[in-house]
Amino acid sequence: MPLRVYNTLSGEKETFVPLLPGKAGMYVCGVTVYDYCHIGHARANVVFDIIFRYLKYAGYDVTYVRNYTDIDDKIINRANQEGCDYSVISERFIKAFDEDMARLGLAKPTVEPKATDHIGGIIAIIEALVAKGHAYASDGDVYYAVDTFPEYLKLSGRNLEEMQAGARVEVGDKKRNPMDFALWKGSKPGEPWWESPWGQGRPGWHIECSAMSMEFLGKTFDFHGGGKDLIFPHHENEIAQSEAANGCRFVRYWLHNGFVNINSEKMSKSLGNFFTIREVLDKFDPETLRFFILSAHYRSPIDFSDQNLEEARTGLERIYSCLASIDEVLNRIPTSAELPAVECLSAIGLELQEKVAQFIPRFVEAMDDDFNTAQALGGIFETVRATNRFLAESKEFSPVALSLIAHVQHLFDEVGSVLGLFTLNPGQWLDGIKSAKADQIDIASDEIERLIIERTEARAAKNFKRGDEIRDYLLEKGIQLLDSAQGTTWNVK
RNA sequence: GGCGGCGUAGCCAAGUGGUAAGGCAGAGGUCUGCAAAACCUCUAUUCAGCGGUUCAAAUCCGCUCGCCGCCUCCA
Repeated sequence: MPLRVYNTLSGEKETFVPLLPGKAGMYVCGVTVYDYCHIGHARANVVFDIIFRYLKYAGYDVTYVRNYTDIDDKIINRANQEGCDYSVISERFIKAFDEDMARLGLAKPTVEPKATDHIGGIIAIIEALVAKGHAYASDGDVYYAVDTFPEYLKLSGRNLEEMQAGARVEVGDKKRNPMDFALWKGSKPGEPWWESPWGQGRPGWHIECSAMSMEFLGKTFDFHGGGKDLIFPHHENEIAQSEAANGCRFVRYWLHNGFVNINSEKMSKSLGNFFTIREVLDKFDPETLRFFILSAHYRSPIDFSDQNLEEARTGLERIYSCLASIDEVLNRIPTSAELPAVECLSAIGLELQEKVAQFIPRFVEAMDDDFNTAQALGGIFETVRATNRFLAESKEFSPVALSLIAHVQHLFDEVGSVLGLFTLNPGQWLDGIKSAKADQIDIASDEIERLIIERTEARAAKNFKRGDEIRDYLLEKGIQLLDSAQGTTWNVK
């Protein structure tokens, strides 16, 4: 089965045929660095991180470019507010972005260019557009003349006349057509500037992505991604710039992720209903957030709430608990031990073996279908259940059984490396969750341990009344006891 | 107003022509001194509603209702 991706340009799923066999070029619009990132940014970046990883997993030699837009009105505004140079702001939030992405466990893109390092390339494209009559200088600014590009709005499927009729577009005196957009803006006093054929100024929004993608991926490349809200005007304008300047197709497959909603409404700066990645990571661990994001298809909207995050965590705990059980068995039984010579599996063992055999094909099938991570997770859970079942019924483990569960462990590592999940030691991850929850409990862990010992002694003396008193007391405090043959452990409910 | 998307069990969520994955929550059972965890069983004759195409539709078409997004900075 070949990889199929939904292309915003055609509105259909298309089979991915790389421009160059065995290679894939991918450009994703990064952030304008003027503030901390919110969960919407987390989703976009996690989604494309997984697409990047999956393309590599599928055998492509991937060049992944994710830019920083480090010059922009919003950055300048913030610098003015704080009375500092614009670069103080951009550097601060580039650092913050890098920290956030590292905490989320994102793989580093191949290149992470900054707009301000590509002013030369930006000016070259604008000059080409002016020379070809697609752009015009006007009082220190340079604008793109949208009516010179007949295919304008082909990505968003809009109609130029109707949009102009909408009249919500600001008409600047400097523009010939209200829909024209700035390629270059003359600088006002006190603003950062670069020399250009049109005087001192700075690039408009949109042009930096045309310049940086061309620099690292060429005039035509495979994938271009971003949030749905970038379709218009940002990506539409990139197409107009790049295709008019280069005279060839810009992007072959356009990918757009859906929004993160709060109560079914888009999370956004202007609505003020956003949570920063940092705030969320104070309450939930990074893999829980990732798991939550992957539990829905990347193009669907996803509703963010504490309850949904908690549910995601419960689901992830189920998987990690299974992996911890596997570890426990594999660590308990040394390979040198004398093992039962049973060389055939029970019915449940055969069922697990079947799940194991189908595991990767099913994972690949789901991911090949427009990166359907939700479906992929379904297959993972089915394997978890089969594994739990097998572990529950097995009193002793034959070499065949041990190799089967070791195989499960290996498979989870394999898909985990694509999804960015299960990357931690299961026991450690579960301990981390436990201690994070324990912080919200008003009882110290050494007190819990003391009571467990007292209860164990009481139970050994058949004093179940005292034992149950302790258990109920702890339960009231939110502590759940788990008795097993190896002793009693505890969990925060 | 224009364009686009969505509506699947109590909740989250796959499924885009062949007879409803998975997770959470809930009920019963096995296990247990009793519990918890784990495991087993059950929980949508039906996919917003109404028509149509088809041997066959949650999936295609039309209409209606509801929700959301873009059209202005936005992941």
